[in-house]
Amino acid sequence: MGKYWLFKSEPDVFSFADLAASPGKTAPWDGVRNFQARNFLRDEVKPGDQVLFYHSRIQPPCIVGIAEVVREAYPDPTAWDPTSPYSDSRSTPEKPLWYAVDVRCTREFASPVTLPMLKSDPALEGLLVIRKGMRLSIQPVSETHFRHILKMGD
DNA sequence: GCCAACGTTGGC
DNA sequence: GCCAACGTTGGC
Repeated sequence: MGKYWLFKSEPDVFSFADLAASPGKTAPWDGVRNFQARNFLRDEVKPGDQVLFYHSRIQPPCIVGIAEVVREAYPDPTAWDPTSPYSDSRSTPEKPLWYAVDVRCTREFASPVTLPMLKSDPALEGLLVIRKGMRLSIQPVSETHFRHILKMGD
């Protein structure tokens, strides 16, 4: 049974359009440098899982489309790339600390589902992203919430 | 650009 | 192993 997630990205860094323009509409989800998010990526995010693509640090923050996980977790090579902004010398190919997955863009929403929309919808009570101070960049989403947000976007 | 909230680091 | 200081996230 596939799971559902919300992945956050600052569109200035990597946007949904960037994913759509990638070869095969597929790109690595790398640069995750938070342990809780890492644990989700490494242990629970699996191929076939559905992902809400969330744009943060824009006005308004919003979910812009859907992606699908197409490759399970593998050691994040940006960690040992000294030219990468995500470089972290504690992680090595022999003892990886950070992980990435690959995701493929599947569908852009007809209209983005904004954070105010998410917050004002009683059906989305408990959705993590609307919680004050919630900074986690990889968040589990219930199937009910996922289906509801899908309807809002189409 | 500000700053509250949070996660991580490192001195003790 | 506590916790103050620091760095980062992300809504506003």
